Amino acid sequence: MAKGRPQEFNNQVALEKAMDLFWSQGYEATGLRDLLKHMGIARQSMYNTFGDKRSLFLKALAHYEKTVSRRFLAKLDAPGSPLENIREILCAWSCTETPESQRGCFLVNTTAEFGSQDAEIAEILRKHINYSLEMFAQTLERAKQAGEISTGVDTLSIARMLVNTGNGLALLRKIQTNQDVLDDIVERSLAILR
Amino acid sequence: MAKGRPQEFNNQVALEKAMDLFWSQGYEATGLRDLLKHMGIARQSMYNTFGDKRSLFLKALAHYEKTVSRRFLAKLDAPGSPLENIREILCAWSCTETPESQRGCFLVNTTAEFGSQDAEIAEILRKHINYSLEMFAQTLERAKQAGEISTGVDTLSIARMLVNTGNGLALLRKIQTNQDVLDDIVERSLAILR
DNA sequence: TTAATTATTGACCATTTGGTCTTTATATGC
DNA sequence: GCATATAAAGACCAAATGGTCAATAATTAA
Repeated sequence: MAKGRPQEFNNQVALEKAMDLFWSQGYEATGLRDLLKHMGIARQSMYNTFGDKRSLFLKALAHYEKTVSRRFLAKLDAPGSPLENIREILCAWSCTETPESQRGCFLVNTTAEFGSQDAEIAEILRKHINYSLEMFAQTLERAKQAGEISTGVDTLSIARMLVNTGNGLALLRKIQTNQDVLDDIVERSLAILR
Repeated sequence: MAKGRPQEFNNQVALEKAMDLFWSQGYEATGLRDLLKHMGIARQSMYNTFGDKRSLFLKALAHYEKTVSRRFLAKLDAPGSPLENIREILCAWSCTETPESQRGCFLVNTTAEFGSQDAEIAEILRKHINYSLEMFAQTLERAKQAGEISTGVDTLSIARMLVNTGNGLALLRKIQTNQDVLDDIVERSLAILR
């Protein structure tokens, strides 16, 4: 059994609260006091459990990558039409309906805020891009086998283009609330597969 | 003649220095002391001339939009092949050669940092997107007339796609240093016009 | 020369920043 | 009970933040 006073909060729940705020506001704009209030824990508890502000951010970003973003991309593996799965992912990225959509994608926001300045942050960003590319490329391969797209298609190349389009959508969604414009970009991007 | 002690610095030069720093670091990460040191002016001079930090940022962003970004898009109007002009713009956006490329596009970075939170900032961002769309659409129209692309092409729709691709490239360039990957995205995006 | 006006300089300010330290509370093992 | 160990709570801290103020310098109009 664990000795000492038991921890009163759940690590993952607290981390997700932190993720929410960093996602909405970015690293620099988020103060420690705001953060702790939203996490519902005391200052010392944060330092005991997560290290410091930067470590917390790193863990929040990694958590987003693993749960929110990867879990989302898993839809590509859903049974049924691979091409339709790709369309659904792109449509979700272009969706402005939810008020949530205003905050965009945490990974995209962080790319803009940090770029390659912080090595550990940049590694998470690069790994995720590579993961996204693989997922898209694999899905396109399955679309080939299913006869949905021509066998002549360069899947890696198309994957790059679609992921880049997705990143653009995650950005554009933050200031462009006209759903039609975003949908048009999705359709136009998918049109190259026909 | 102007009364009082003459100003010792040039407004535009100082503004451009401020623009440089905001462009590289973003709004929140840039402190007033850093800013003033880079601008080479005293604190009070900044407050006299530009208002406050936010006003200075607004002016720096507007200056970037007007000079850097619009001047760059003007290349679309260059004599010669409209399609080739478009390719040159996209290639420049995807260029990782200069060390400068690490800071990406000031407008894209600001979209990620502020989104629609600040009405005045958002207006600059939206206006510039619309300007870019118009420029691309017009250039595509000229490409049509020159017989470079099919007359059936929906120029506005393609313009949206290409601008979105450009935004994606400005982001990706901050963490992806492999030039081939970015070039591939450019070629793949242009391929839809063939 | 003097008054008026504007710019520069840097001291100054309250507030906020990320981070530490001390105290108290709550658990386990003996 | 008592020693030990860990967590929680909040006082505390130096440094940095954006912003103001007062003193001085440089110019023009009279």
